[in-house]
Amino acid sequence: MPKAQKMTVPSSKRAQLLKLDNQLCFALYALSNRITRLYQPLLAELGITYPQYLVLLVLWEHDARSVGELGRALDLDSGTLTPLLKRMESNGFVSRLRDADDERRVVVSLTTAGLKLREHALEIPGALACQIDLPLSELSALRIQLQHLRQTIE
Amino acid sequence: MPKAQKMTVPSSKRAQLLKLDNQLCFALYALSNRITRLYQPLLAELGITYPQYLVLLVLWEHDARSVGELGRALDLDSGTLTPLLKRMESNGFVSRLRDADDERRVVVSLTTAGLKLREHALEIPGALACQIDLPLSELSALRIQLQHLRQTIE
DNA sequence: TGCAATTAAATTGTGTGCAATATAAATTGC
DNA sequence: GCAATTTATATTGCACACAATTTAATTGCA
Repeated sequence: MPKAQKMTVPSSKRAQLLKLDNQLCFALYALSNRITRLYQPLLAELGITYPQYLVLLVLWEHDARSVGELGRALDLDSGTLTPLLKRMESNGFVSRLRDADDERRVVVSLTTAGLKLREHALEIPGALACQIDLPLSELSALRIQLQHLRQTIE
Repeated sequence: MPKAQKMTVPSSKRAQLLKLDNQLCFALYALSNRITRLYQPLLAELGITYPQYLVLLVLWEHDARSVGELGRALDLDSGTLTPLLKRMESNGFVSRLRDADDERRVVVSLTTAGLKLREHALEIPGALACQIDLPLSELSALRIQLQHLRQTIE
């Protein structure tokens, strides 16, 4: 046995790790982009984008959330959310109001139109599932793995 | 047995499917964003962004690729790649030259500086792995599942 | 009470993503 | 051979993402 050395990965191994096909990050990035593109035509019918759809998913579960609460739910910052929410407001799907109890906060609420969108949106998960040829049980297992991995990174 | 009806998912079930926590797409989106943020400080030291890093991964494996070949490798279109490659060119990491055999094509090649970056980049996969507290075997299995799912969507 | 530290959003600036369109070179059909 | 089609890249316009900074409101605590 050779004497113990500093723990390093040999450079041949490190070179393997730089290959695109070995990158978990790229597998995530490419699949995420692709799935967003799958949603796009369905969401365009509703007049919303994919990140806007995510905001609606949160609000349909709990209406009247602050920008910060939305940001924590979606892991997005105010630099992304503020202009996005302003677009949703000007399109008539949400209202943005200062919280009277804490004037720093802006509370985002569904309008009637925003609530109404939910009925049409109920068709979306099914329409998406049709385009993904994998058993639902596998998709669910994959989702849980991804959620778990994200938690370990926090 | 009730008479066969049109195959539809009951609306209570559809409502479940609209919850954020049940969305595979969001699990992908949020994890992909988060991992990109993990890379950002490491890549900033090299003077590149995450998508630029992906371009370099391709070129380090096969130098001198056309814009179209890069786009197929990374699943990105010319609207994304053209300005990104121009930034990489002006930062001195790649050259962009019309292919003499086919004047429609633009061949992207590594400069000396672009090739040199690879040495520093060899440290990156290891640095990332340290921030993700999961066995490499699991990460590898996850990557393969994601690659497979992307193929089924093509 | 008073004011420094913290918190919540907004703003600024840069860099993606992508649909739609434009431009130009190569290929195909006749 | 050459017009019509196809292919490769670029451009335009819009909507994210996010780091860094700014502004304003609240909290903590001496």
